[in-house]
Amino acid sequence: MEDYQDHSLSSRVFQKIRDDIIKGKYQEHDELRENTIGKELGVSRTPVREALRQLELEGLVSIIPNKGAYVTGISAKDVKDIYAIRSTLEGLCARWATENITEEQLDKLDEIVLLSEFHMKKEGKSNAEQVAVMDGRFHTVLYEASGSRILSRTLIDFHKYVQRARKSSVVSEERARKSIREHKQILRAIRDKDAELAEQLANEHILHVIQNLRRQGFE
Amino acid sequence: MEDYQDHSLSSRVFQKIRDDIIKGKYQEHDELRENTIGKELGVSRTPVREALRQLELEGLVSIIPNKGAYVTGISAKDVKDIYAIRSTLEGLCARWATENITEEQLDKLDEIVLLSEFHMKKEGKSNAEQVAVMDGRFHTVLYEASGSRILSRTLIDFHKYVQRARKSSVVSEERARKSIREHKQILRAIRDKDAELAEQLANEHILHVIQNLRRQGFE
DNA sequence: ATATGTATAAATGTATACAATTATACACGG
DNA sequence: CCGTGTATAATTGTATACATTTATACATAT
Repeated sequence: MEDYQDHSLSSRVFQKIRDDIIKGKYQEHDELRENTIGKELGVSRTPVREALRQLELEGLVSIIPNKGAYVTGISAKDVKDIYAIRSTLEGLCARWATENITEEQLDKLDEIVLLSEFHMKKEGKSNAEQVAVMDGRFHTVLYEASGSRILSRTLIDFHKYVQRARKSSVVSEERARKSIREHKQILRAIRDKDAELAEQLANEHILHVIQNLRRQGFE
Repeated sequence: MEDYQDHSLSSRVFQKIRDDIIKGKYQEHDELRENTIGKELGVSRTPVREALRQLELEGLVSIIPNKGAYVTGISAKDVKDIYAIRSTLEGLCARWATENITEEQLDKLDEIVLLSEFHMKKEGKSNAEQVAVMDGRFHTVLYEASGSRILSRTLIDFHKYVQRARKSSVVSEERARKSIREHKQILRAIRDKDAELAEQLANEHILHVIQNLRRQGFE
């Protein structure tokens, strides 16, 4: 089963199905049969069942008792809603991060910004992918730095959820460049211990992402 | 197994364990053994396992592979964080609800407010309980009315999460009275299609709850 | 031709059996 | 007395078997 080598069989199956949904192998309303998937991955039904049950609580799969497990659709509205929610919570997160961030975390953020700019310059085809990865990491570190496992978990969940739809959304080079600049501004505000500004910038950052989505007719 | 008569064995076990955690039968760091619980409820390990896995994603249980399932603690800080998050999201919810609410939902809210006041007057011992239930219902209807399954799910999750801690927090009669008044104000703003006001009132409503928690030395 | 009913197949739900991992008890050597 | 090592028990992880529910196919009746 490729390189899903961590943890138990169940969690490997979980990740595998998850990826297959995100990558589009399984699409909305597809039925996920325990036996079929089990045979495909060379495991019994048990770990597959557990994986499906967990995917349900993640919102990726919807289980109808005694019938089956189906891939849940994620609508454009869902994505829009998530960004609207994030546009308030990212600010809260930045504010808290300002109060709780450690030196190591600040360094890590510096490093991520640096790498982002590096990948940006390369202009390659996969650079967009790399920049997106860096964007994800930047926010993840910020989530951790908030010192709130509740807020962190919430925002990470949203991120995972949106990831599925994001494959269809192309980020323009201009937007990517601005995004990195915004990250730098947020980071600066946090360094300066200006919680108010950090909050405002982080919220605006997400609003800009929304505008970018709109620009591509995403709603 | 009492009255958990819906759905499958798994979901009944899920709800049962969930209640037992909320009611305090299982406490923080308690180990939940599959065999023990299974025998207690007269079912095999399989449904118990599934229940535990789902409880993990709900955040009530933490599973360490090959070791066991443990009741997750919910700290005072967690509760504080949730209210801080809610104090931004409830506003967003009220705003959206203003735009999407149906007549039936408005009626339902009227009814809930009415019942709240009824229970309030009774002054009984269980009235506090009833008022709390009504509070929960009021917010739940508002969540639905937002027309966003994402926001709704998020807020409901928070509510469930906090529920555990709330059993320890006593709501003063004065606060309960004010809370109902605030509900009425929010409802009025929504009826008047004043989204801005509804948002502000809903956010303040949660801030008042936080103040009330502080007053009882909750942090 | 459509609808209904029944038999069969296939899927999920649950229980049990076995494997792998971890905890516990106790002996032994320092 | 303390630490280490090993045997045993207990617990979780996975596979399989059985039960129940749902889907499919086909025959029959209207």
